[in-house]
Amino acid sequence: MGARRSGGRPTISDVAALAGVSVSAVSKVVNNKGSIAEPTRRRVLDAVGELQWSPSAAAVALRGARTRAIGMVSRRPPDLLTSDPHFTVLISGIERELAPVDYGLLLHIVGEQEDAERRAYRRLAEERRVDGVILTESLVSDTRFDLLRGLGLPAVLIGTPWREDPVPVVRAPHQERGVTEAVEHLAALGHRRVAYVLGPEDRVHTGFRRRVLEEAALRHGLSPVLLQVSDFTAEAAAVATEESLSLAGRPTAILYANDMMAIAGINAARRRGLEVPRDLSVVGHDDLPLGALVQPRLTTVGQDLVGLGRAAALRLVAELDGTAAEVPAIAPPRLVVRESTAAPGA
Amino acid sequence: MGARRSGGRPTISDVAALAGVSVSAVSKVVNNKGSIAEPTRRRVLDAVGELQWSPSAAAVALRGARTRAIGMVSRRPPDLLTSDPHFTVLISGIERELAPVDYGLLLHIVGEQEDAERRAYRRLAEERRVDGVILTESLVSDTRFDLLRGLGLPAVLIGTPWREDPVPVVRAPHQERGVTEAVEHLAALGHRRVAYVLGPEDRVHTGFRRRVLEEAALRHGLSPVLLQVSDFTAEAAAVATEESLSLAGRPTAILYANDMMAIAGINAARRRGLEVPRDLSVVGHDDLPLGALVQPRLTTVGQDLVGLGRAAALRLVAELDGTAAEVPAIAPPRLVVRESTAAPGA
DNA sequence: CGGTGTAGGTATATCGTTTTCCTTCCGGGG
DNA sequence: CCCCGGAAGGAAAACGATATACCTACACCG
Repeated sequence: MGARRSGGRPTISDVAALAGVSVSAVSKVVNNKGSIAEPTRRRVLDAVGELQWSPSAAAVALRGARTRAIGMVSRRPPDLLTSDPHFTVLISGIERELAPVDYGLLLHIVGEQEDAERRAYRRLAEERRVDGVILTESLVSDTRFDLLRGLGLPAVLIGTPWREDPVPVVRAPHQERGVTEAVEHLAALGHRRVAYVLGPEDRVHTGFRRRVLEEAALRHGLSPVLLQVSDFTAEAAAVATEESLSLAGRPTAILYANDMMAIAGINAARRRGLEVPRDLSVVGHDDLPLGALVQPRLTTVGQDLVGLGRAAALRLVAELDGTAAEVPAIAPPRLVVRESTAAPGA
Repeated sequence: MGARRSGGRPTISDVAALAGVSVSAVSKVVNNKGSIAEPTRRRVLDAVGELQWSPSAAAVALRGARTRAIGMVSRRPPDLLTSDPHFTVLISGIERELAPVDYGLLLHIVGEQEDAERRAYRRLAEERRVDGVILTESLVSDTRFDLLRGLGLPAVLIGTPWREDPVPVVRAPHQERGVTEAVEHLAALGHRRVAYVLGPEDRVHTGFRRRVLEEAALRHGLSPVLLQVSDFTAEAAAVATEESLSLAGRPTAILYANDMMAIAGINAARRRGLEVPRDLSVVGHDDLPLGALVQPRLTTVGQDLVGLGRAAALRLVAELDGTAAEVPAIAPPRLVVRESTAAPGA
């Protein structure tokens, strides 16, 4: 008691005064550096407890040490965030690991212009707001890796990079398995003409899935796969569906790049008088909780998004703290069969 | 050129040196304080541009000034985040306003224990990580207001506070309109027994909606409303639905506290062999994009979540920057009639 | 017995800004 | 001619924590 200024929060000097030692002693105790005798240590720790002191993030950051925050910059238009929960699920996984180790997550949603994104990263780095970033939505010819290297900002990518791993990457094992299983499933049901509504072409995973799909289709003797490219919106998915269905020799099954698109597709089919799965089989992607609730319950390629988020967070924190990462296993993508697929013309 | 240390990012002294003035002059120029002659001002600004200098967030924060970040703490279990997009939509609205004024959003998702939440707010404030916070999920006997006042952390609440406005509040005008319209709609269709699957009782809005609902029911001569209380999960909604439907004199319509619950309810009804809307009318709440995609398309009480998020962000930023807030109008809740409601026994 | 560790601390420079005085300089009123 | 006041800008003290350099005992060793 005593010397402490009444006003704001306690500082390290208040702690030192209360414990009857110097501020350096306090610093050493709380950071486990130098050597401090046990009784002194105790007194300091008691004082810390009594004053409820915690170091000022600003001061620590200024001193050049860690900020204990990691950043994420998203370039989607804000309203797309709301319709595709993919991103949210990822964040949920990330937070699950960040919270216990007292890291914060600083979110920046910028418009679609690339330079806004670059500015965001630059500020994050230069103003030392975060210690590192997590990257998602890997793009073909993604320029973020170079930018971040230039800024000296550690990063982890969730997904597949467009070229040799420029930063640590977390991704599920057996990437191809989910889509492959979906094709097998459809082939086994007796489908021959299958369409795929892909996401935007600049996504690395779009190309990846296309290849996997083509190979699997070939292997199972499916007739040439129809490909439609669109953005991630429900509207685009509906349009692509309409187009597929009005083709001569229309497909009896369609795979979609995510669950929301699949649901939009089911609706589009319905508007044309087609019943799912009777007249058309539909397969989604991601296995969001939602898929189990709609009618018909959605057959979909499950992805361990939470696991990916967790792994990315752990990986990054380990790198920042210089500890070894023990990353939990990420489940490989698997087909979840529900009710939106059936034998054609059944 | 010249005096600048080659290493890291430029500091204010580098700028000063380049412009041939003192650091204080630079500070004054960039913050529009003191008085600096026009030619000097120019030189400084040029130097800033040339060096691409921006002030270190850490140093500014340490100095006691702003951090240019606002915080949000959510106490939901991380996986609930993923199933109910409500929160995400709000965030999207918030970011829409934050991004243009270069504020960041620091997210903390803590477990369900109350003390974890308190710790999170405390750290946010004491470590000066954020300048203010946005509160959602207003609870009965919410202790956060006192906590935040104690911490001196500015806050804005989205929703209705449990007692006299303790902090600035943003909420939609004509709060009661949506639910009232829903009841009117059902009454007009000829429904007499209507159930409501409420959210948790500790939510302020649960009580509010209950009152509005009872009044409206009374006004339209509906028979006593059946109330079921549950948490926000799809499972809980399914269970509540089952219970309602197995009552003697089962309801012909059910209102739900949110869209995901409504969809789960539709499914539960279906499992009992009831068709929506033929055998049961269902009304959701929030009008998430999803509702327009499911089958049957969901009749729901629309809420301007994005508007609420935007308004909250603007309000808080205005308060922090000491400027006047020109908050855009928030749309009142309105009933959106789609296909999940119909006359009973039709 | 002098030298040399070493445990246990303390004093202090430093990080990059902002802000509060100061110091000049210059014009004008008395 | 003297003094006053405002404009323009500089010097230096914070802000809070950390790391380094630096003391002081005391023990141990040859």
